[in-house]
Amino acid sequence: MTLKRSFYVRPTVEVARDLLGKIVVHGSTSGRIVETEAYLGEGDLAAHAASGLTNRNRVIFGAPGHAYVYFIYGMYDCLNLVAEPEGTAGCVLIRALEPIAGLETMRKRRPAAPRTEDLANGPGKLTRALAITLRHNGCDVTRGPILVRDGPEENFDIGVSARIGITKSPDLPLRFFIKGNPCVSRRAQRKEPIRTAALRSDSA
DNA sequence: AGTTCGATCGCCT
DNA sequence: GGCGATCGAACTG
Repeated sequence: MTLKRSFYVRPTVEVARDLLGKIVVHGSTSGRIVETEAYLGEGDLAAHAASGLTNRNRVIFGAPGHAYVYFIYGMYDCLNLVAEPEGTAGCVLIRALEPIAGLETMRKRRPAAPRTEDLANGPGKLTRALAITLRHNGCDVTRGPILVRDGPEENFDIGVSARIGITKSPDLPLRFFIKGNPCVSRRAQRKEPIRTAALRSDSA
């Protein structure tokens, strides 16, 4: 049920894609992963690991199957899962969850989100909904207190796009999401492939 | 509906 | 000292 460490000992992109549909659990709250981004090592200028080991990013270089949590904009925590063998940098940013359990608890933690699909549809929102903070940096997600479990068997279409909100390596296709899922992050909706509406507005 | 902007702080140069 | 792998409210049109 809980994903084994071997799941994470693979190329970051593979892990990012395969995490879709899996379930993140913390305490009584849990949610299904519907959007991820891969962040690589050296050569990926957008990655925190881009310029080598620092005190902040050391978990990314460590053992796979651990949580890399960072604090951003003075306000938000973001959850990543470390991939690749120990010694090689690579992690997967969890960008959005579909709430499964503990919805009332999540609502209390996120009073600004009356709709269920808005409780965890962004990297800063999902950590708040699940009460994940910098304190969890380095914790083993095969052991807890944060766990990642297999989801139910299911089929879904996977979409791919550029990553959101970065300035440095902006065009790499390293974002993965469950197509059509209403909990895919809001900022990301604008990055979806061009729709027919854009063409029709021309002739109006 | 799309864009701008303020909040707020750990980490790196 | 300044900058973010963001969010939500307040704008504009």
